[in-house]
Amino acid sequence: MDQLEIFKALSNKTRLEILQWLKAPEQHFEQQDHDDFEGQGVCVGQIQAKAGLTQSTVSEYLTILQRAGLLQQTRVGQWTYYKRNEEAFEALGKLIQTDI
Amino acid sequence: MDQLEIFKALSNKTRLEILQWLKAPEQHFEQQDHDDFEGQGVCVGQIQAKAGLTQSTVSEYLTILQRAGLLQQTRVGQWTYYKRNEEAFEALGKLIQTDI
DNA sequence: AAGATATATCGGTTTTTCCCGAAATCCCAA
DNA sequence: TTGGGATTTCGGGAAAAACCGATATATCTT
Repeated sequence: MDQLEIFKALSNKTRLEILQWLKAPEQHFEQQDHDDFEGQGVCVGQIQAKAGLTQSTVSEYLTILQRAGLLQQTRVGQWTYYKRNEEAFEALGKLIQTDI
Repeated sequence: MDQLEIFKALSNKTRLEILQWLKAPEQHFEQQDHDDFEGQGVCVGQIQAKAGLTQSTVSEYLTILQRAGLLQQTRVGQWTYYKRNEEAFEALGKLIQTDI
């Protein structure tokens, strides 16, 4: 758990918004045929459309959040799904109240 | 409580170290005549010496941490003392486990 | 095998952050 | 009231982050 990497990942407005959206995908995204919000999460394209940035930028942001351990990635066919890693947020909350 | 501002303040190695040092000033700094670690905290000069960066840089970093609400500032004579605002860390920990 | 769709990666430009030295401010003591 | 010590503020160069468009890769369909 690299604190600095985590805080850097959280130091961006769009990335914070993405984390918010992924807290309740059914409220923020339209479910499509291939989607399974609960099981897999949301695919890059849907997040990109909502973020209003280019595909390459959003893809990069999701990688940053994933490398920090805050998101989990699943590849299914041509889609890559991302969902929150709730354990990481739990751990981070505790870390702040004890270690930092 | 501006989340983004807080995370930006935490996105720097030296600033994270400063927060660590201020958790236990008596372990990290030498108490001097004018010092009152418990009451007021540690003055800029001592933090600067330990950080190994220039005075102006450290002063700026302390301001960033203070504006984010993570440090409290007290001016006494010619010295400015900084200490942690523990309530802010409590609140941030909770925020991460609920809001983010 | 070829085209379409979804995503990742690669260069590059703009903006922000890092960090410095110099100058300004603020306070104390002689 | 002048000088010295502590700190802040200011201007700027170097490094990192924010984006972008173009290209590459991977998968599905036909």
